[in-house]
Amino acid sequence: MLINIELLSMYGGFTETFSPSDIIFEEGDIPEFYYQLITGSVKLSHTEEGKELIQSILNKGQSVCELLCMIEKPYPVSAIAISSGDLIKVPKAKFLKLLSEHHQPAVAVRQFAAERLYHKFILMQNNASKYSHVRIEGILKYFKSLSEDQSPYSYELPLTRKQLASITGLRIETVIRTVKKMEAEKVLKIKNRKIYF
DNA sequence: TCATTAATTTGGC
DNA sequence: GCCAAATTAATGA
Repeated sequence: MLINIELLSMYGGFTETFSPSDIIFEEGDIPEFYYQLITGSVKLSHTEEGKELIQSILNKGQSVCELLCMIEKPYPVSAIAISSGDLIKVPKAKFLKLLSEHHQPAVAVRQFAAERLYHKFILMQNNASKYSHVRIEGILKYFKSLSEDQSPYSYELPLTRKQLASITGLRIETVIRTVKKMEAEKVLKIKNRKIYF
């Protein structure tokens, strides 16, 4: 847990449950709450002309767009549940008060944000590569960095090939063919269509 | 459960 | 790399 649940409750936090494809917030909404996942996972995505661009996936214990609580800007992405689970919501003002009154959570939030930003930089560099396998491996590393288990082949990529294609800017067919090559090179494994890295 | 839709995969150009 | 067609999986009534 990024921040202790009891502490969040003391600052007006309350829990809500969600089911797959439930919308937590939508692109353009004004942030009013700090969200922290208790269980389940959520994707942050932007949709343009029917094409989905997934920016990030958040798992249990992590916060969702916490930085947007600190500036006056609408959400640049939507948050949509990809599993069932529950989360805790804290009104924005109370959340900021919590951070100013408690040192440890403030540090944790900063570290979490820094970590995410770091991986985002690397992701963008890989994605600029002209080699399809570099782009795909970059995504794999990025998504795996968002999860807990870091041992090889243990991470099941929660993306369809179509989503992988839209994130990397590659064609679906290219993704399929490149992923197969990468399997032959033992970079990843495929078990009934799922990618393990 | 069945019907419909979406995703995946292959092959031709 | 692009497009079309066949196969398979996911979704919802």
